Amino acid sequence: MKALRTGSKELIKEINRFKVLNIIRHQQPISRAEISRQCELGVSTLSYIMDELKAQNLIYEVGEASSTGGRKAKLLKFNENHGYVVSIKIEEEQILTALTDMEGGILLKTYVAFEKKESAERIVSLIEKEVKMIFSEQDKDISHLLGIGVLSSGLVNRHEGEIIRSSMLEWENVPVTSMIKEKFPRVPVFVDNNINGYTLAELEKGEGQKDNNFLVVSIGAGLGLSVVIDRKIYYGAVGGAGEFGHTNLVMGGYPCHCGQEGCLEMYASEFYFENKIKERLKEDPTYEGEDHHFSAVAKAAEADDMFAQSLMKEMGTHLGYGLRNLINTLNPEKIIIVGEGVKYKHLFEREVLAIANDNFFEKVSIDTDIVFSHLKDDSWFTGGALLAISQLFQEPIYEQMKQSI
Amino acid sequence: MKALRTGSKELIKEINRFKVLNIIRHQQPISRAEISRQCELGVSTLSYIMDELKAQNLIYEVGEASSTGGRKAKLLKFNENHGYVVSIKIEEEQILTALTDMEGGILLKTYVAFEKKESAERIVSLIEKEVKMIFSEQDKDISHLLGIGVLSSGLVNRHEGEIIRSSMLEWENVPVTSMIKEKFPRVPVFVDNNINGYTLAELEKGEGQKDNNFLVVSIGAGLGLSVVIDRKIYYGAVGGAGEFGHTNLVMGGYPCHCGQEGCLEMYASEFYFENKIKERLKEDPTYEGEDHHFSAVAKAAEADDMFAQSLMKEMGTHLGYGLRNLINTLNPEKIIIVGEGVKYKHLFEREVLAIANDNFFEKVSIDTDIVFSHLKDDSWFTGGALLAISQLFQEPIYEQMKQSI
DNA sequence: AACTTACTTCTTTCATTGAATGAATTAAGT
DNA sequence: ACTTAATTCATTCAATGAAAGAAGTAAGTT
Repeated sequence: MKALRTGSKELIKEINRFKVLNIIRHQQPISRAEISRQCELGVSTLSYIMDELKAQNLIYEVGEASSTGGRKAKLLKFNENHGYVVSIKIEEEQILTALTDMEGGILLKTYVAFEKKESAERIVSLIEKEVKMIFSEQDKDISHLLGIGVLSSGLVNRHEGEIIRSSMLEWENVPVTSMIKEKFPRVPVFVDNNINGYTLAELEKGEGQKDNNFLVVSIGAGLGLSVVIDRKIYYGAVGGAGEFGHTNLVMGGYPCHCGQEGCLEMYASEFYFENKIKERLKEDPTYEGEDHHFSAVAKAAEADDMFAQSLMKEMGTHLGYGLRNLINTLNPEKIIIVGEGVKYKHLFEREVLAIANDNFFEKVSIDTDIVFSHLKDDSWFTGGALLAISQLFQEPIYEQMKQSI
Repeated sequence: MKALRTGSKELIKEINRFKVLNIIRHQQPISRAEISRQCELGVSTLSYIMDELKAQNLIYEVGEASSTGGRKAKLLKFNENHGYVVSIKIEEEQILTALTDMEGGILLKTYVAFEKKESAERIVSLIEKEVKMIFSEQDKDISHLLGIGVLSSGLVNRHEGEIIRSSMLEWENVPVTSMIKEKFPRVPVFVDNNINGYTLAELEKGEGQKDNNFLVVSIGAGLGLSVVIDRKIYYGAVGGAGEFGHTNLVMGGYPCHCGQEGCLEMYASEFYFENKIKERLKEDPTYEGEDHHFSAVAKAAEADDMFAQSLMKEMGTHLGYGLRNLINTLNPEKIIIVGEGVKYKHLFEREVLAIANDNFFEKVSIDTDIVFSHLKDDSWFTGGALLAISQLFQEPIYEQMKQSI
């Protein structure tokens, strides 16, 4: 367990620098006086802190606020161009890369394709090339690269920076962080799985801006879960948030690719369509089968295909049970639904809510918000960048690797 | 959300005092030099800190360690008699009270009976009388009472100090903390539900001493869950850890007292015995029925009653599914099973483990320990006391009510 | 309209505080 | 002679708060 750091002058200095910086980052533009009201620091102290932050190019002054009865306040802004962050998403056959500023604003997007099931070494060297190319082509100084955030599917141990297992990539126990760090020795590298990355985007720019305890559930080809506690993402024993998709929904139900039976993922994702279509093909000689992908089933449902409509609705009901169990187990304030399925929410939203809202806490008048994400597809990049950014600006109160900005 | 405190000289002082005190509490007896090695504090600083802690009667010196090649070290101990804590457990028809020292060591136990469904006011006044009586009878100074920990069943908001709902007591939204505080104005009061209290005992004295992330599941009349993350108990939106017993096991299964259907609690606790016995009474005219309590069913099973044996085993299987879902969702390092059912574990242990160990993480070679508690019944008292003690000695890094010791 | 006076708000300056620190010292052993 | 433990003391440095300075508003006076 990470122990608290011992108190010292450096500690209070760092705490206060980061605290002020985070207030500026989240409430810019803002004056010294306003900051002083929010945190218990005298304006005098703030003047010194500002001088330092300005000298480090982390903030700058922009004009003045209109007077509120006295001298006008000078406004401070976070310098989002203080450095760059690279956000990387490893998919099945391509690497998506984005260059962002220090606020997660996307400056540039690229991708490289690769053959399925490439080795980790090869992928890392592709990443290296890609990142170096971006900096040279854009004529930017790579020494201003302050962090790299990597998102991947599968089971990821973010503390160790390892991909424990990704069936998509067929990787096991790959120390991605250290492999990338070898190529960029001075740059802090962070790895996490997709859904946790997306969750960071929800935290900073989406539905989670005002909530401290919530869950993010992704629906699409599979089922993902991210747990946010006190505005921090929860990691279990090995770092994975958990494998909610592989909780049991039906005792002795459809066999799952994970080796268990009756997993929720078999009933509340694309797999359900696949399972049911197979089943019907066996039973119904007149049935010709159809594409089991979300988009195809949704299209059929929209075209009044009764079978597709029932698939969607049943999937929604199952998801509802999954969400209800999450609510009853963890009592979150809110659940945010994200992923490909969100596009087709009109086909199953009612069913999800009917079951999920009928939970234990609702019976004692405690409502749990269930909402669908409003973020755009770009948010994967934002999330990857925030993976690095949020760590870089974290108040360093725990003993650990110190990372200088 | 609780914000981090702003750095100041007082903060570093408090952090270090508590850090040192907690090292002594957990590793006593210990020398200054050894503490210096463990936390990043110079021995000189420690000398000053020790003087202060000694002056406050929080620690004392006891003899010397044997030499390790030089001057012998003076050993320091935590003064567990520095004050008293009262631990209270509210049950259906009685209040159990214990007086403990500052280590949670039980000095005295008492109980008062009351009529079922008493009002909260009446119970609180009973508590007041009881506590004052203990101090006067034992001839102890009540000003040395440093904390009160209260455990109750039901949904408890520990942050607000409220019992949101207890069906056992038929209470709703009772602000227990403030009600007790009125009677003992200077004493910090903490409320939580039973299982979280027990979990504290496991953390400090039981199976959780070396684990940072684990779950505690209680089985008995009902089903309880407590989630420990980074050695802290997790609280959801309203403060309750969650209502794991009311997650769905069987779609459209037995109706539950909570209003839902097919809740795990109906299948993996005494309720299952009750349900099955009722069912058999209807179906089987020769069957005479039996007591559905854990002890009775266990006794019958031990006397080779096949039906009772199957009840136990099936209950175990269901519990296994519940645990498997918890493992897959939260990926804990360990699950500790506590409660009345532990006494009869030989009747269902195999079934629980067979299902629970067949989880997602086990398939990628990540084992989850499943153990049965070894603590004694007394541990409720220890837990209640630790509720207060652990808060009193927490490093005060978050903005909040300051509580002086 | 120009000027004065009183008041507010924001920022900077500077001497003071106090907790940690590290070097030196003392103490007590092998 | 060498180790290890504990204490003492001058030093350091981040925060602090009082005071001064800067720059505005509001209202009355000339």
